[in-house]
Amino acid sequence: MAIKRQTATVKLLWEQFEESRDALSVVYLVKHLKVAMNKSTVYRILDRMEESGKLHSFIGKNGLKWYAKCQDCSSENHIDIHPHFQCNGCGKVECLTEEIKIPKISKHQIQLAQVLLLGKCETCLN
Amino acid sequence: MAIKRQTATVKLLWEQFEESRDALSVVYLVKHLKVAMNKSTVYRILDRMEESGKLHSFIGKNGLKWYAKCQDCSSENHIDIHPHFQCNGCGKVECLTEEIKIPKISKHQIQLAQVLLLGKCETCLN
DNA sequence: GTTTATGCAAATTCTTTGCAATACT
DNA sequence: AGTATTGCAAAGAATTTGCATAAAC
Repeated sequence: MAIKRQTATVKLLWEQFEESRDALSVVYLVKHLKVAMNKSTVYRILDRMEESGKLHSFIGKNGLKWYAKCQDCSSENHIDIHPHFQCNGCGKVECLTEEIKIPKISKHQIQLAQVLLLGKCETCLN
Repeated sequence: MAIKRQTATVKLLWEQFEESRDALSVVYLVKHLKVAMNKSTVYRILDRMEESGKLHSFIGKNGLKWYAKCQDCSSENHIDIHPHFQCNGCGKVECLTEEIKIPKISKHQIQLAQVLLLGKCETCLN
């Protein structure tokens, strides 16, 4: 179900995504939010924001789910072909803007492509 | 730790990967093997095969971990830039041979790229 | 005979669900 | 008032770990 009511928790969570270009996980959010928030609630709100087309999600390196603000996506047409970067050192996840070309795969009908680049971020390189 | 002893379980598991081009998950293996096998054992053997450079792993659509036989990888230099395909219908995962071009990302040092294509396989299309 | 590998049970981690209480509009 | 949303506790699912036993070399 999509977002229908602007509750305090919905507003607070949305601010987190507006404030950073990084992707955020439920685990990160419940740990770092100033206001204590129930984890089930966070799971449900992020799901609804995704359904509403305000966030997109993807799976990071240890199977953890990450959400990020959609920059250039409309709710009908998600452009999820931009790559995501995750640092092998600190685990931080970032949306990149570079375009990825997906080759035509003969036998299958492709609906979505997820590209995850793993490496070291600037901070962890030093 | 890498594989050191050729036990019966190690041989049986390796056969599974030799017999199919598809990627396999622990969940799938413990459910479908003819011989009952402890799941912790399977987790540990697949980990060791990966360390030995015989398998590579990646995360599928629901955060589930998949393993597949390395075709053109050497143990020092994994070519994991080939895409993986997962069917949104039946969940089946396949290694594709098409090459993917990864764009240069200015600020980060990229060590590995994972490309997951989601769609419908031939069977599930009909 | 040493060392690696296995099986079992329990613990961890992430995510989902049921249901009664609460807050929007 | 009526319905969406929340909190809590419990359930699920995948993966990891500790430890005693068994199997490989």
